[in-house]
Amino acid sequence: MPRIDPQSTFRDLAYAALKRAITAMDIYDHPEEIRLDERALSADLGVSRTPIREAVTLLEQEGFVRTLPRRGIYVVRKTKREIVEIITVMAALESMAARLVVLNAPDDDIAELRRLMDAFHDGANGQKDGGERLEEYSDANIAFHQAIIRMSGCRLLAEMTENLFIHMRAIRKVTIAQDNRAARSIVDHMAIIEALERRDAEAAARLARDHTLGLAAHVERHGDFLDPHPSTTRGSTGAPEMAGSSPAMTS
Amino acid sequence: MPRIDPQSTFRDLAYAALKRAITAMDIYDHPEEIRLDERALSADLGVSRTPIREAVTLLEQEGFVRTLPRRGIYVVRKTKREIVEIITVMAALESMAARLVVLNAPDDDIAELRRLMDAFHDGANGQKDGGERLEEYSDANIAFHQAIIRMSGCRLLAEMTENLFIHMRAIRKVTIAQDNRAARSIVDHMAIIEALERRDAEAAARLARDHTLGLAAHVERHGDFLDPHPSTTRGSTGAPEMAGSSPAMTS
DNA sequence: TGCCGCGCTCTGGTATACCAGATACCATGA
DNA sequence: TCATGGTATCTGGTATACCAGAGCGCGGCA
Repeated sequence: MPRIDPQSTFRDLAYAALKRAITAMDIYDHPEEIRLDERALSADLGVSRTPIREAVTLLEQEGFVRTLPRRGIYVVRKTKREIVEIITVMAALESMAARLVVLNAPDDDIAELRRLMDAFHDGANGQKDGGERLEEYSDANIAFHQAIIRMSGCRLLAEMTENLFIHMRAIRKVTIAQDNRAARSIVDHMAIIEALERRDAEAAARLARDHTLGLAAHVERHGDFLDPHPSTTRGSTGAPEMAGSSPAMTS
Repeated sequence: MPRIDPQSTFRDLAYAALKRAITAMDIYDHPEEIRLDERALSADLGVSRTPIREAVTLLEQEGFVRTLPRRGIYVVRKTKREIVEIITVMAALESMAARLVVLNAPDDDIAELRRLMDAFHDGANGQKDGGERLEEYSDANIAFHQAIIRMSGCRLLAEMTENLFIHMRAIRKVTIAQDNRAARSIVDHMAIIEALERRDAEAAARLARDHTLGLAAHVERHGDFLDPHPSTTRGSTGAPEMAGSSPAMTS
């Protein structure tokens, strides 16, 4: 018997639905503030406000949303600085993941990784136009990074990068087309794979780290468009002060 | 004017109270399962169940608590494996923090760090008994690690390590007395400080990483006591299956 | 005609009532 | 005496009603 599990609370359903919606909407194209309404969501999803509220509470803690008491719930648009920090943390975690892959992953998995990249190479050569190739590469790129995390065998690493990936994906679309980053990225990935195959932990860790830090530096230089355009929102009324980050920051 | 902030919702109060309580209780001494009751908490804190539930929802997402529908809310005791993973992730983040300190922190901050360690040295030499010194060192140790995170200037790093520190602190008490780890730890810390002072990013990153990975290896070898004792809970009735970790783990 | 102030309404925060599944206990019969 | 099943009760999940602060608009007054 497959042991059915009743893990499907309305709260989790609402959480999944909202997160999917937020992930899908390209926040960084959307100029104006995106606001959520508890009662509207409640009506749309056909459940009461209670599970909606708990789902929103979770999303807020994850930093996808910010709720201002008696004002509204707003989808958060990360600032350039925050995105650079996200990528930096990502670099730290991926570096450790690469190290763990060297130490723990079987050769088969690493070989699979190379196959992943080669498959993309073969499939994407020539016959497609630039935009389509880049779109496809963006996915392959994320897949590569996620594969390394998964192969590390460290669940916590997977868990902690899960939300970071969502933000990475959102901005990857806009960064990948710039500055010939796709081509550079492939070179870096290949170098990482080679280090993994050589079972060179230090090299793999360093290459993985520097590869992602390269993206961080790129965003640092060319990501000014991420910070709020003063033009789109009228005057200074745009976003109500997004001063504090999501959690308490009590340190 | 100090800009009074109405950020004090009952939810946040309840969250803070519960987190403080969980942090305070030494989970790994407490043999039996610790269970929370929404209605009891509601009565104790003098608020309704709603904010309690939202606070519990947050704690669950952070992995401090696990709620089984219609069964109860249980304080989570991390397994050895999970703790090793926590320390591993910690190593990754601290390594990056050390790197950022080299690149960004002013000399004054780094000097402050050395003063922190020296002060402990001077204060703790000789006149105190072992237990007291270890207790004191445990705090100084955490302070050192937190200082590096803070000096990195990366808010996200501080945010992501905040909860990890709570778990680290909980088990540090039991690991620090073993195997002369305190003395070794001081040596490592000094080496890290020297690398920071030399502005040697690679060395600082590597030393910080390996220092914390050393703790991970130590727990891996000697941390079997962390996994549930079959003796304390009668038979197999102890904890209802803690199979999945807190978040969805959808990767 | 323009500015000020009162109040309506909208929104998130909180309290509470009710639902259903899980458990434990007890009565019953083999 | 012990297995069994039914029921009381306890617990988290959900729905809903109410509260108070923030915004906004309308009307009166200068």
